[in-house]
Amino acid sequence: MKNLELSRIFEQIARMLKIKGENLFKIRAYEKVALVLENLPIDIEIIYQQGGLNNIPGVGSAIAQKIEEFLTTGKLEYYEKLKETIPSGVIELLDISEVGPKTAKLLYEELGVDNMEKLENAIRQHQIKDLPGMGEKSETNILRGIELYKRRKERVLLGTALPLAEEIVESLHQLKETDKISFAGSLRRKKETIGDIDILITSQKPEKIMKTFTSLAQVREILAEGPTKSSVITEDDIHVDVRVVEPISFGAALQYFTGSKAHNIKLRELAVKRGLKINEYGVFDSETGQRIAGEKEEEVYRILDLPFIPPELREDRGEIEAAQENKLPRLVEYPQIKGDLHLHSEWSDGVNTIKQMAEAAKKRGYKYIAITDHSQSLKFAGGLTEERLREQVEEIQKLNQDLDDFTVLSGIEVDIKSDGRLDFSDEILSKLNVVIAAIHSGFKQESKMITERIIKAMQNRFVSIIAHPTGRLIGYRESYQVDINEMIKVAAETGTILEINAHPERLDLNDAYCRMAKDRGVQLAIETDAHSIDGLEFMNLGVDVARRGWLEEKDIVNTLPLGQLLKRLKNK
DNA sequence: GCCGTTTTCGGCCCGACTGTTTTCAGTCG
Repeated sequence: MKNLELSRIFEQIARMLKIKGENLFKIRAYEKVALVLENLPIDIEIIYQQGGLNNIPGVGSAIAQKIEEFLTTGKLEYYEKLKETIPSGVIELLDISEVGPKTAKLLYEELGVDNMEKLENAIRQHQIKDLPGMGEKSETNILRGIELYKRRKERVLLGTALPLAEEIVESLHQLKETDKISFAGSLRRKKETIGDIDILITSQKPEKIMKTFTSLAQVREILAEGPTKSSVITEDDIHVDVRVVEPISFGAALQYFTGSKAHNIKLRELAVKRGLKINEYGVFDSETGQRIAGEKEEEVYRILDLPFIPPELREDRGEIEAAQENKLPRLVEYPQIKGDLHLHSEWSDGVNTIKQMAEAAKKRGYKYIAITDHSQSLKFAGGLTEERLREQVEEIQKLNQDLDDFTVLSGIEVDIKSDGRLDFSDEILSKLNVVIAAIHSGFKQESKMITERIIKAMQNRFVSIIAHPTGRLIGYRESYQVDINEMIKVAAETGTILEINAHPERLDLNDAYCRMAKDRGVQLAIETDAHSIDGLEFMNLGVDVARRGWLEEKDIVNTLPLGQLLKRLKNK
């Protein structure tokens, strides 16, 4: 799938055009198409083959031609030419806060600065302050920007940021000076990785709020502290902003700071057509300037005749159009989850007993779990032999007799070996309630081979679920080269369920692929792959991914009551 | 470069802050 690759190229083109001082709207056109492609739930090559490039919003004749050129030749002449005129180091300068396109251009043309190191040297030698429009302050600010850039880690995992944000919100919520409080931004949209944490508050005494915030135990460094906005860096290098807003503007501010940018732009375009103006303070009549809404977030949408759009959908992936037609999905919710179907125990590489896992799951309100330990080939993970697996099935049967209103299902996470064979015979697989197949080796195989392995597994009538279907580890390991379109197609044909692995580093399938799967009638299972009772708690992250993927209760098999679930697993 | 129940040409989302300026350009979210 070339969607992301093309998105990056158009993003780079936009950045280069900025430095060249090109027409701002032309730049915006490239930025927009980069965003659209990043979020496109369909393979661009398929759209191209069907002649539908021009139906993609933001794609006109010029960009359609460029997409075609790239897809057919693997190259884009326009992009290559641009790269010759601007060194890549100059483009990277834009990643420094305080340095925008104008400054980057100035630095490059006047001082020959074409990378971060040269910029640092130029500042140390005080060459910057004499440039037009620059001064002493500019030097210290850019230097600080460079330091922040160096320290800035990759984006933070949702699973890391979410608990931290909840802690901070809880601490501030306890103050009697706090009225309303909520986090916003990509965290509220539950993106799989987060840039920084944004928190919004209403209060009569902002000073007290800010004082408490900047003195929290988690804070390592204060970047700014004012009455309406404070910024800190936490001990684990996460950037947190707190803003205090007027109660009358809280809803508008929440809407505004939750984004995404693309969603907000589209919303404001709608507003303009109705003679309205939306900003972070409220919704106003463009003519009279009169305030029409802003206290509640729902109002902002209602004014535009839209139902409330859940934050997880606000990516301009068609949610506004769906809202206009009253066709928003009823997103799956955590309480609808009735069990976890991918769990490990001490029988393989888990740390808890089956009984402990069952009790912890019951406490969470589940009705069932499946124990799916590793199979024999995975020696390093204590994979079960056929004999051990039979013993485990017996133990689970006994355990079930002692459990009240709760059922443990027997299962296996059977390894798909490098040659595509499964690690157990059909004979033993047929004895289990839940067979999950997964790849744990041969990650680097070429696309055709690894895709065929997975397809072969899906064609086995005893395999119900494919675990972590793309194998990626966010920030550590790319997906294996599986042909996602082919995988989803065969999943639909064979009735195989695809997993949303809820582990914070996996979140696999991701949101976009979930939606592709749903659109082609494939069902999913949200599973934690927990190796201990603590691991069960990641279920909510999996639900977040499902929601971002537009999934509803009916799309998720582990929302089914036990009887129906067992039927579904058998009916392949 | 895209787009159209005001338009195939002339628009294109909004506001705050900062630092360098004598009225505003650049950057950011």
